[in-house]
Amino acid sequence: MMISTRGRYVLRLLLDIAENQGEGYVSLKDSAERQEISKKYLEQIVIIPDVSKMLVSKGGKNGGYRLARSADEYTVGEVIRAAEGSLSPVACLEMNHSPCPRSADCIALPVWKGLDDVINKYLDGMTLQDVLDKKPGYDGGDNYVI
Amino acid sequence: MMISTRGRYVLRLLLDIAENQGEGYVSLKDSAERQEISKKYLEQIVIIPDVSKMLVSKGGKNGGYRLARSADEYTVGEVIRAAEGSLSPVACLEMNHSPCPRSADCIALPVWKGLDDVINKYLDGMTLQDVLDKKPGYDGGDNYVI
DNA sequence: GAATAACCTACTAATCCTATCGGAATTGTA
DNA sequence: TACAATTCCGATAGGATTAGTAGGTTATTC
Repeated sequence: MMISTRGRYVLRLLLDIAENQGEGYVSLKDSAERQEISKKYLEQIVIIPDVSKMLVSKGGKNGGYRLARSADEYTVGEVIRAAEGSLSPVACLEMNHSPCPRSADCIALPVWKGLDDVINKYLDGMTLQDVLDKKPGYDGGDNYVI
Repeated sequence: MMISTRGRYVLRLLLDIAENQGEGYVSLKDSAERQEISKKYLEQIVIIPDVSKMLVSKGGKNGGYRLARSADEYTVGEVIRAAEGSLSPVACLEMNHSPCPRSADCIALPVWKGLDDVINKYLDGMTLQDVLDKKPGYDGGDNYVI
């Protein structure tokens, strides 16, 4: 499993904020209740640096979060990457991974590179707005019909 | 990261066996040396039930493993699934996972289903023989050229 | 019968996941 | 000014998983 609760929750959170922000802010308390996610855990996810950059926060009464940009300016891929750090399906493709000495003649490596490519193309090919609009195509095109 | 060393090693092992079996058997000792993987760890991977079904073993001198079928009869997807148990990118799509009560109105679910579909289509669209032949297309088509 | 190899059981250090807990700082309202 | 709601921050923790290591037993073959 590549995408943990951090990635799943952050996507649901941002979609929830997008749906509910209107002209104001959405509190984690409200989002947590609607999405049935621990508010305390969401607090922890939201302060991940790359995640917090995608949001504008405001403390105090009527405070909360809203999207820094509009929903069609975030791809699903960038949202999940922000929370997870990496979407690589294998360790040897991760940024921080020490370069594998066998990579030059590793016969399996192109398989992983291709997989990585397919995953990123899929997730970066859809925006938050597409998901909110339930645009077809974001599940491969066959299963979901508007 | 979705595919751990179990999945990565088992793919390399089966490719190594396919390349070296000829008319005989390939010992784990030889594979482990060629692939620079701990033999003891490979022993443990090879006894995973679904993995061992893909191989024929023979003890004693000149013993080892060979593929139960020919290399073009195994998709990469089925090999990795055998070692990993599941290729689901998220927990809520896994077989053994208790059904999520929110699945009916989870706005994110189609995203995961589509991702799962894309991943499985890619990995099941290529056989061990394709990888040995370095057929193009198994990395998305753009990066690898024969 | 000696060597080779698969087979089996147990253990472990490190890391990650999925939170929980308690409080401090900030902001708007009565 | 007091209060309530909210973000912000740091610590802790049980459980699972990962990636092996270690040591021994059994079966087969030359």
